[in-house]
Parts: sequence; C-alpha cells; structure tokens
Amino acid sequence: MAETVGGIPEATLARLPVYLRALTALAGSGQSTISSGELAQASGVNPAQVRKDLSYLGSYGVRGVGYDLDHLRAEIGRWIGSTRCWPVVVVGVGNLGTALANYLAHLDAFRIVALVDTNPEVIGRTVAGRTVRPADDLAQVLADNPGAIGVLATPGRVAQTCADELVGLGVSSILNFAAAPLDVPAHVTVRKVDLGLELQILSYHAQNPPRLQQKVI
Amino acid sequence: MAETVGGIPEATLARLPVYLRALTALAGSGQSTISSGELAQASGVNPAQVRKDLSYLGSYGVRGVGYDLDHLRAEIGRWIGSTRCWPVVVVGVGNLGTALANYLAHLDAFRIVALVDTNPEVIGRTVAGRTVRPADDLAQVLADNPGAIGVLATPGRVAQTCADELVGLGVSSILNFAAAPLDVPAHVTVRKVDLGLELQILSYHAQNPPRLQQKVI
DNA sequence: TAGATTGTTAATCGATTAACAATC
DNA sequence: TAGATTGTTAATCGATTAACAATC
Repeated sequence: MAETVGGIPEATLARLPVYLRALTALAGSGQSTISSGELAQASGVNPAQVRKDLSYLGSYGVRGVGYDLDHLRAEIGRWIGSTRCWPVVVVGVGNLGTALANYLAHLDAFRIVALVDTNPEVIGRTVAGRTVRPADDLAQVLADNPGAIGVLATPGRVAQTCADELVGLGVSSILNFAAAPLDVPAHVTVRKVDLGLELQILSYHAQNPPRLQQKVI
Repeated sequence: MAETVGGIPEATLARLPVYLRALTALAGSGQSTISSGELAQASGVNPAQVRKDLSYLGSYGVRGVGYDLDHLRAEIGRWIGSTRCWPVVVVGVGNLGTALANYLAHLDAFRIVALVDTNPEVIGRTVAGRTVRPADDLAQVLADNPGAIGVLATPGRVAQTCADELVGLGVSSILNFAAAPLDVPAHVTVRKVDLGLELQILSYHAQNPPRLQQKVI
C-alpha cells in the first residue's frame, strides 16, 4: 500500500520533516552533534527508528559519537528539499476552505495563487486578501502556475469531480480536506486530512471510558 | 502501538465514521441492503476490510444478501455514538487557531466553549464570535465544561506545556495541530494533524519525479 | 583501552488482504 | 438448487523495534 519512493519508504519520508524540525530547533544552541536517542526524544519516535530512517539517506553518523547536527540538517534538507515557494490552489471556499486559505496565506513556503469555487455567492468575495474566482478559471490558473499543489476543501460529493479536473489539468499533488475517498492515477499523490473524522474519533474516546487505552501520538 | 479499545482495533475505529458517512449518503436513496463490496467502493477500502471491521461490531450481515442499510447505520452510529454536542476548547489563537475556530464554529456536533491564548495582544479579540480569554481561565472553563475536547494550536515549543495543563485539568481528548510530539498519560487520546508536514510531503512529491509512485489515499 | 553509539539484521507486531467454507 | 455474499482463517505485507556486532 504505502510504498517506496526512490528507495525511501513513505513512512520514513513522512518523518524526515519531523527530524528536520527538531534539528532546526536545536541549531544555534551550540550543540554540534546529536545522537539517535536525542533526536528520537525530540521527535517522539524510537531511537532505532531514527537510525533506520537515516540509514536510507546514507551513513551520516559516526559510531560512538552521533550525527553532526548541521551536516545532518543539510542532508535531510537536501532530500526533502523544500527550497522553492510552492504555488497552491484552493478549490472550494466554504467555511473550511476559507479557514485554510487564511492559514496558508501566512506560510512562507507556500503562496496561494488562486481560490476557486462554483458558488456564485462566493465568487468575487475577498478571502485571505484575494478574490475568489470561478472554477472555470482553473485551467488558466494551472497553466500560469505549473506544478501547483491543489488543496481540496469542497463538499464530499463533488470532491472526486474536482480532483479529476485538477488531475486533468496536470496537478500531481493534492491535499484532500473533503470528506470523501479520492480515486486518482498512480502518479498523483494525495494526502488526506479529515478534521470531522478526527473529532469524531476523539469524541468516541471522550465518551467511552478509557479502560485499557494506549497512548496515541 | 495503536491498540484495541474495547476489542476494536484503533484502525477499525478510524474507519467506522467513514462507513457511517457512506451509509448516510445512501440513506433515502431507496436502497435497502448494501454489500461489503459496495460499501468498500464508497469508502475507498478493501471489501475484506469492510467485512472484518464490521465483524468486530457483531454479525449484522446476511450471507448471500448483504447488510441491511438502515440497521447497519444505526449499529455503527450506536458504536461511535456521537449523539452529544461536544464542548471544545481552542488553545492558541494565532493564524491556525483562528482558522480552526472559524471552521469549528460551523459544526453541529461540536460547540466552542472557549478560545484561550497567553498573548496580551490576542486576548480580548473577537474570533468566531467569541472573545479570546487568557489561558489562566482554562481551569474555570474546564470546570464548567467537563469532558471538553482540547484543540491545541499553539507554537510547537509550548505545546507540551499546554497539553500538560489540559491533562492536569481533566482533559482526556486532544486534537494536536502544533508541530511537536506530545507526551501524555496512557488514558489521554491525542490525534495529531500536522498541516505543515502534509504540505511538505506533498512538495517533496511535487518536486521529485514520480518514478514508481503509489496511489496514496 | 573502555565507553558510547551507529548501522543493520532478525524478531515482532499489527494491519491488510486473499481465499474459502458456511449459508442465505 | 444455483448464485451471491458473509464471516473468518490463514497468508501476506510493511512497519516497528530489539539486539548486537562494528567501530569511533
């Protein structure tokens, strides 16, 4: 299911940014090396996990010493390499889409190139400092911004149609906030964030006495 | 790691609301039974998975026929039972916290009982129709709203401290949007949503040619 | 050298899925 | 009965983790 990408398991790939964050937080603290144990602690994972993950990138550690902090940071940064500022298209500007747009607008690594919707009442509104455009403009927007990431925040029932359209226009990375499973070609990456689901799971746990429950991070 | 809760694996529990959603969408369509294959299709999972998941709840299906749609819906609803309207406390009202508050304010199943922050510039502001209160008010808020769900949207470096405070005040369900791992007692459930991480993973895939990539739902 | 820590193998674990007998 | 579909077992798979030899 989850599979390797260039030799790196998807699960490892998802942890690299977490490591990077921990290393960045430590940079400038004077510390020059870091052990798998320390990095594990800071990242909330198992030390063996850290060593295994890092071994996919190559052998940057020194036995008996640890990893050179700056070097490791540079290497991980090079691997996930988010140097560019990525264009983002927000599809669906309802409550969630509006909230997301306002959040995304403040991130340095991403810039919103368009907000689109099909609802005439929403089109023309100003959200996050931009005017909401009709969904018909998508082709133009994506032609102007090749490689854009699609953020899908539509109602569930139209999510698949919107995803198809995005994919048809060349989008290969989608962040799906819609409450629906998405069927996409193999070359398209979809990450799903289902806030309603998360809240529902939490309310289940809140309701059901935590007999023999486990820490879930 | 992920563990059973009352006999139901955490992974199954996370899919039950997805099934419920699919069943609800079909209710009123006139269809009276549904097969594991149909439900699987609508939910984006494997048919065997559906049958296995449902078998944890009991045997509601009829061989050769399928599952009674309304009955199954009622049973799943009973299991995850989100009948109540859950109180939610938002901790940290920066960009993300504000965006989340505006989204949460529109959900029927949850009601925001307080927004708190420590920043004097933020305290007193109106967000999602409510006045942001000082973090010191948390004890009072949670005393007035026992069983409240905590939504953590602070900077990563203070997330653990805030989580500790929430837990100390009796919160046992936390939705963590902060970019930090959380260490909590075993009886506390934490669900993590890391938007920055998701975007970073997508930008990695956007940047790296999708040689032999897999569909990721 | 003695102590520490990596890199990697092997064991473990949980989750997914194929397969099929049971049975409507 | 014949066809369909469940419920469940066993096989598979990937991810996690313990353990330890290598080695700084």
